[in-house]
Amino acid sequence: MYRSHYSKDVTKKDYNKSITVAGWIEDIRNIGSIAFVILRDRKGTLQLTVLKKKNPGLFEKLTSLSRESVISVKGVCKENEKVRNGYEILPEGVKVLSIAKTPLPLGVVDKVEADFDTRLDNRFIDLRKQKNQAIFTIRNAVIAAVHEYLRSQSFIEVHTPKIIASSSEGGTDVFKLKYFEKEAFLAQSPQLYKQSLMASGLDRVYEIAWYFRAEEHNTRRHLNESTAVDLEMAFINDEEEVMNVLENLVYNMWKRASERKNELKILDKEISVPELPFARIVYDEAVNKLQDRNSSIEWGQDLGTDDERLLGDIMKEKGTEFYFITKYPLESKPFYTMSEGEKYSRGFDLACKGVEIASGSQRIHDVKLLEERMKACNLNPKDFEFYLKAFKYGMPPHGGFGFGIERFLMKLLDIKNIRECILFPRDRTRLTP
RNA sequence: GCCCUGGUAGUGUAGUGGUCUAUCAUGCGAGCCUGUCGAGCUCGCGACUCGGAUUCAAAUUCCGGCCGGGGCGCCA
Repeated sequence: MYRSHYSKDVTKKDYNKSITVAGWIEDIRNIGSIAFVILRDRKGTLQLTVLKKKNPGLFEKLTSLSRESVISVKGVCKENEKVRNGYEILPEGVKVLSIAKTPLPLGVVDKVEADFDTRLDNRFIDLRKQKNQAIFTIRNAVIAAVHEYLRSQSFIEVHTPKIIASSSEGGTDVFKLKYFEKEAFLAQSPQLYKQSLMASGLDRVYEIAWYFRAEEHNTRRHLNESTAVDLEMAFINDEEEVMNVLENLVYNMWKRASERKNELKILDKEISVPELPFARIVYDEAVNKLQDRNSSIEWGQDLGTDDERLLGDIMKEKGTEFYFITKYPLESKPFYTMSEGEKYSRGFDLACKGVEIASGSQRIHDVKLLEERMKACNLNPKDFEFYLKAFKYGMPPHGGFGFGIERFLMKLLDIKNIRECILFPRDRTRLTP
C-alpha cells in the first residue's frame, strides 16, 4: 500500500499511529541534523520530519532526493503545534517511486512566475500547482451541476457525432479531414444533430459537447477546441421557455461553484450567487443605450467587443451581472433561428460581465421556411438533406442553446485567459501537448 | 485574416554600438547549521532564437525565417 491517508484527511484520531502517505516532494529544508520534507498530494501538503541522529540512512536517502520526486512514506503521525497542519510525520520507511530530473523545466512553488507559454509546454507540472488544481476541481463541480440540474428537469444526456459530412451551420471555418475515400469535417457544434433528435421523441436532450472551429483568431477568449453545454427542447411556446432553463442552469452551476470554499480561497475569489430571474433587455433597447453612450453601433449589427463591454458596464450600474439580450435582428442570427415579424428573430444571447457566454433561440420547425432561410443565408439546402429530412415527418416546435464552459469558468473566476480553463488548450499555433 | 509588440542561463529578468570576461533573482551543485515553513549563510554552475547584412567593432542597428505576447474582426 502506497497511501493510507491524504494530507488533509489526517485527524487527531491518527495521532501517535503509523500511517502511510504518498506524493511529490515539494521542498526539502535540510537544517543540518534535522530536515523537513514537504510532501504534496492532491489534497494539500504535509511535513515529514527526519532527525539525522535517529536514522542516518533514512536522513541521507530523503534529503538527497530531488524536488518533485514521488515517494511513499510510512511513519508515525505526531501532533505538533509548530507545524502548519498541526501534525508531522516521523518517517520509518521510504519507498522512492520516481526520481525527478533536475533542474525542473518549471518550478511548482518557485518564487519566479513562468510565462504562460512555458507553463503550457510543461502543463503536467503546471497542473501540480494548487491554483490550477482548484480551477479544474471547480470545473468538475460545475459540470456535475449541469448533469444534476438538467437530469432533474427530465433532460437526457446524448452524444452526437463529431466527424460529420457537411459543415454544421456554415459561417465559421471547419477542420477538414480524410474519412477513408471521402472528405469529412470536425463538428463545429451539435446543432444539426440535436435538432434532428427533436424529431425522435426524446424531447429534451443535452450534451457536454466538443466544438471544433478552424477560425484563425488569436485572442484570450477563443479556443479552436472548446467544450459547451448544448441543449435542445421540444414543445415550447417560445424562446422564453428555453431562457428559463438556461438561467436556472447557470444559477445552479454558480451555486455549486460557490460551495467550493477551499478552492475559492486558494483562488482568492468570493462568489455571490446571482438572483433569478436574470434581466432581459431587447436588442433595440440595448442598441439605444449603447448609442446614448457614444457607441458607433448601428441597428442590425452584432455587438462588437467594446459594445459588449460597455453594455456590461451599463447593466452593472443597474445592479445585474447577468442579462439576456433578446429579439435579435434576424439577419444577425443563423438560418435555423425562428423569425418574429419581418426584421426580428426569437434569438437571444446570455451575457455575463460584458461577455457573451451562451446563445440560443426558438428554431424554425417548418421545413419550407427553413429552406427559404437557408437560401437567404447563401446556403444550399442540398448540402443539408439529412437534416431537412428530419423536419418532413413530424417535427415539434423546439428551441435550445449552446453555452461555452470555458467562457463560463472565465467569468465565474475572473480568469483573464481562456486557456487557463482547459487542460490542454488548442489555439491557432498550439497542437502540443 | 489585419494591426501592434517581443525572443538573453532550467525559470523570470537587466542591458539602447566598444567599459559585456553580460546584471539581479530564482534554480541547480558542494559545504555549514536541531524546528524549518518564501529557511539562513559561504562557494560554485549556467544564457545573448536562427540565417544573412551594415560596421574596425553587434546581445544592442537593418532584412528574412522560426517561436511567443497583446488588440481587432468573428464567435462560445
